[in-house]
Amino acid sequence: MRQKSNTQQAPVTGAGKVTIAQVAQEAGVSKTSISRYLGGEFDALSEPLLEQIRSTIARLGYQPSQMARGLKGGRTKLIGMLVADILNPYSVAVLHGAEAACQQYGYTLMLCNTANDEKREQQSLAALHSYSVEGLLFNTQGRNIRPLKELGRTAFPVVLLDRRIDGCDFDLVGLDNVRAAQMATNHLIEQGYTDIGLVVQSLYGVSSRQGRQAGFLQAIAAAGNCHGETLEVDLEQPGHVATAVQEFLRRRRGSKGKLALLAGNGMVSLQIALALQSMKLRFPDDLGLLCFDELSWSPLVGSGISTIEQPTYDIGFAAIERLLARINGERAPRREILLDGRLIKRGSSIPPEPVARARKPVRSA
Amino acid sequence: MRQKSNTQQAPVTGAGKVTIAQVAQEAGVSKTSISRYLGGEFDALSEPLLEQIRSTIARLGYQPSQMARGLKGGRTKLIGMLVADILNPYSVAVLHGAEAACQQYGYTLMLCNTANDEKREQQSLAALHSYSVEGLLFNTQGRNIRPLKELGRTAFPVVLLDRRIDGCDFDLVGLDNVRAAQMATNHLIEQGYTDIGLVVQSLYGVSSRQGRQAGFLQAIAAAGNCHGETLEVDLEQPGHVATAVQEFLRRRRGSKGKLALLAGNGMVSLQIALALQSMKLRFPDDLGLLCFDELSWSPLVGSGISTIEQPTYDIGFAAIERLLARINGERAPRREILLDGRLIKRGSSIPPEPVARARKPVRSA
DNA sequence: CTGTTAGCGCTTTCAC
DNA sequence: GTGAAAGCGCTAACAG
Repeated sequence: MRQKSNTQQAPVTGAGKVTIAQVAQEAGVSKTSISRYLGGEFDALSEPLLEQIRSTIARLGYQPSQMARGLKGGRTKLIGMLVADILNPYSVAVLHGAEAACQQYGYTLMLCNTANDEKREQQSLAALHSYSVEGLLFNTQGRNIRPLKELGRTAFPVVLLDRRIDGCDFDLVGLDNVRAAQMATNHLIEQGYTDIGLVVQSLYGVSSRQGRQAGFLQAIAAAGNCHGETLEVDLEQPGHVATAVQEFLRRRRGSKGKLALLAGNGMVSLQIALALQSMKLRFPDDLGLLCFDELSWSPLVGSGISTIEQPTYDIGFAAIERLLARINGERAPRREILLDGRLIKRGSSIPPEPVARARKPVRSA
Repeated sequence: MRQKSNTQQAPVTGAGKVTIAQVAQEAGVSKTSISRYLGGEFDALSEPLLEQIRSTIARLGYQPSQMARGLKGGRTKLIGMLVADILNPYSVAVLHGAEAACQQYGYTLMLCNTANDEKREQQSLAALHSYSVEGLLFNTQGRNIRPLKELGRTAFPVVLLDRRIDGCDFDLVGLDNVRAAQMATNHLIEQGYTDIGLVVQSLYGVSSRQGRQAGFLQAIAAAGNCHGETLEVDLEQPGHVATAVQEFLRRRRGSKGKLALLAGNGMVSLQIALALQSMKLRFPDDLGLLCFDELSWSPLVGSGISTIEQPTYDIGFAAIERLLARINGERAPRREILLDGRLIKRGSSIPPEPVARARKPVRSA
């Protein structure tokens, strides 16, 4: 015979706060036993007790409060994620994988967008800390390392996304930027481009951009007879990309070579595409183009934009797995997981046949 | 003289768990006073005490644990957000505004991506509940209303994004879909388009899509001599959009009118653009095009795609504000905040001058 | 104004 | 195997 009106149908959303005490009482056992059950210590309970608890929990629709659980043991099952810019498609794509992993492993994500702002970064860090997140996924500007270093000292679990941070020996998950940039550059060179401009945002303190530059320059050097230069652009400054491209074109006017641009990331790609459009320049006719980051619209513009696709979902997923390893006590030295990019060839990096230039090119078998 | 090595520099990340008890002891006051200070009850404390507390907190770098605070009063300062599809740019854009608002009001977001999956939706709901979020931002499929209704009964604060849900009287923040669709349709009609296809995903249970359809049909009807039809497409099914468009074209072949497509949202837009490209159709030459949702690449494709821009940031921000009002006890009846869209005219909806049709058009002064 | 005393819901020794 | 009791860090009556 049920007492009260406790005929609740196991509400998913646990409307009426059922507590462990009530379950214990209803089941006629101690809170401790319930707690053990929740903690998965099944072989510490007798079969009948187990069954009794199971059914009572189901009947009452009991859902333990993670807050309370976390208070004692610190296992909050919470992971904090700091994103440098939530408007950046890369960040969102990684977030996608991270969130999926969290869900799979029973964790919940607390998300903060730092909007590339130091102050907000600190505040967010503090906020996440105040909820006792068990670990942190960090994708942010490389500057203002102070608070990060502190975390490092505490051996608090942190995994860096995309960008290394000097002086912090946290795990890192991201793209193998050097290889990817080499691959990209080599592709352009193979297509006959000889004068290539790498367009990137400020290199200062951002290891991933530096890696891409390194790979780019290496590939240029290895090719021997190519010219490569880095165009550092400021996306905040309207028209800066257009100016930079224009100057690049002017500078290389003397060269007999074929010109191409390599965009350092998705946001740069967009600005380049916009700039070229406003300058009435078309690719690949006027200029070759290859962009880091595959975007939904990459196939759409002109004859399609060639890209280096990052395995963003995997990066996010792997980052969470790395973090969980640390959370679960892994003490191994710092590790970097560098995933490979994939070259997607489209029209923008395939130069048009030289219109009226005598003999047919010999196919190299 | 400081005792111990308590010379910590107010660590942002509060490495060494300082508790309220320690602060109280250090400051020589009771925990209650500290608690009052934290709660902002400043006029309940004397000036000297206030100062004493302030400095001690600063010196120790104390940061209260939200978990513990929430345990007692239920004020966890946590808001849960359920997103139907984190890969949908609309969702992310709204998330952007919501996150900003949270940060501004001292709340933290717990994010769950339901990936349009009922099971994940329920699990996420349960997870968020177990952390005692104070309220929920809900953007999801309209089906599976059961658990939602339950929440409604509890008067638990929930704000719906974009889509109404039958039988739940939650506040809603979103676009004024009817007006926006009217505006869109009227624009096409003004530009001389007479045969318009509204391309949308399944209308079933999704109020926002139904609203857009309603506005569309109204505008068509009001125009008098226009034809409008709804093309329901399934984005999961590859090539379905292309087929639908093709059939529309075939069906209207007899018509003397000018044809246009109105895309129901950003994801549909992308698929339409892709489909048209693969069918070698160009806009506005072969077909006019106007799309819901302004996307980063809207200006880029062809002569630019005309769009209806949603104030996504504002929607997210307003949704949080609505939610906070409820959280803070507002009891007013259900409210809908419908924001206006903005028409951005680009090439895709401006038909080319009829090529060789006699007399120059008279400029209307 | 300030402090004392109970808890919030759960985990965790430590006995039985 | 099982449970009683003592907290986790904080807030909220209730006194003074």
